[in-house]
Amino acid sequence: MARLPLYLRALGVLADEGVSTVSSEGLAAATGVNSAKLRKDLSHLGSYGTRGVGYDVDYLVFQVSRELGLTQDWGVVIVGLGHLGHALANYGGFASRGFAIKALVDADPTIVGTEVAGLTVQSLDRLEDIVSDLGVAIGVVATPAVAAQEVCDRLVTAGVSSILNFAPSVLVVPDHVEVRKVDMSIELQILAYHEQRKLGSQSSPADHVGRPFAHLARAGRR
Amino acid sequence: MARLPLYLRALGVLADEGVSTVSSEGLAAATGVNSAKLRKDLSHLGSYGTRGVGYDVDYLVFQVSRELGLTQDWGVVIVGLGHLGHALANYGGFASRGFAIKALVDADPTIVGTEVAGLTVQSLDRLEDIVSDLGVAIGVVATPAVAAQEVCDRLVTAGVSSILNFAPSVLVVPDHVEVRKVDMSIELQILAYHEQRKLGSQSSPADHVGRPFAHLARAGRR
DNA sequence: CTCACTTTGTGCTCTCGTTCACAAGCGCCT
DNA sequence: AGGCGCTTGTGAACGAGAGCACAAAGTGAG
Repeated sequence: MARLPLYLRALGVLADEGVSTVSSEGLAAATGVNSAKLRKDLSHLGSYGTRGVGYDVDYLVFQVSRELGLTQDWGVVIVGLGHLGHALANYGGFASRGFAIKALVDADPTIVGTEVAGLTVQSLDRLEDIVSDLGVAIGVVATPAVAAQEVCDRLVTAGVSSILNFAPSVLVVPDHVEVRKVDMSIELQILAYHEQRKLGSQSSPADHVGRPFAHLARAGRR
Repeated sequence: MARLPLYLRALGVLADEGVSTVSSEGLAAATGVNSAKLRKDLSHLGSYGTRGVGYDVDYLVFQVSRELGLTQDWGVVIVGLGHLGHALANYGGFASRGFAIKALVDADPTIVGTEVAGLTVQSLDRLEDIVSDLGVAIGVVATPAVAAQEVCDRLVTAGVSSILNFAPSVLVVPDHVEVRKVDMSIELQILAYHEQRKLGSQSSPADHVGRPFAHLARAGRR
């Protein structure tokens, strides 16, 4: 389930606070999830709760981590070291969850050779060697959209079986490869949509002339 | 619908290629969506297709943009200019979609006053003034987790009604405020989950001793 | 030991979104 | 002008997920 990482994060906070036991109600409140849904999620990993008491925090952290596959380390390679790649390389949330950034790769010769977050950026030419030599299972694509598919193909060919895509493009991959995408622009547009719906009841607010589509108002068929 | 931005992006690419007409099948292929689902999505905005022909690309771009509220500009403020905030401020995908980054804000005095992506970073103290003076509707939270809720509260109080949260924490907001979250660590964990399921059929691969939960293997109740 | 209280685990219902399949509509070719 | 092939729009079946509500199970006090 996609909610397990959320639970794990909340459990980590509770553990840091020294809480040893938590009820489904309490954990649900901390994660913004319905308590019945949470219990059902947890019951899918086994019966790890105690009726009348709740869940042991440390034990549940272990079980959820095991289910998610975080009890082993996963090698990660980041391709593309623009601003976003930099941010990802420096993000501490990866290492603390069992993800080891093994290599950084970029196509730009002026970036190759520089040091980022303690690693030397390597050339895109060596991508295949890096993946196979370091046993990397997960590839992070933080390139411009035009390069994303090619980088993705090469990662897959080299043996990577999971890809996290930050480029605004749809990646096509073989069935055995998992892709997840993060697109900040899409999230913002969804917010704009809801924002507009809120304003929708009011009179249409100052329709900007000069916006790119003004000329298409009704005819516009080529 | 949350898929409209995806369609819009694909339509933009088609328009750039000079394609004037596209079928639901074609657009579905470009976005990785079922064609019936796509047609149903588009039919919710009205009958903008022509049977036997397809959809006029430019006209559909306009209609989708209007539905999403992208025919007007939205003011955005980014709070927190660590690596991620930098990346967001420099990301071109925002401005091209009608999102105008109006201000950058940080709490760190050593960052305040520096220039990022053509804007001068301002002090967190001035957050309320900035939001009301510049008419900002959308706030982006790119702070550490501990600061996220407080920043969020202040944004809401100042009048922001949509929040995009990059911090790894659950934000609680009043009902009229929309929150969307982006958590890269969670995405990676989901990949790890699937990765493990693939390996699951094989014999358990070298269970690392020394991982933080090894001691909890079975007893571990406090 | 028993009883009252708490909290888990789960059967059932209901709602929402997805998908199939096809009728209606449009353009092109003859 | 008429028919043929293509594509949209949508009714209907299907399936997955969410939430309610309750039985089962454990704790602790008397």
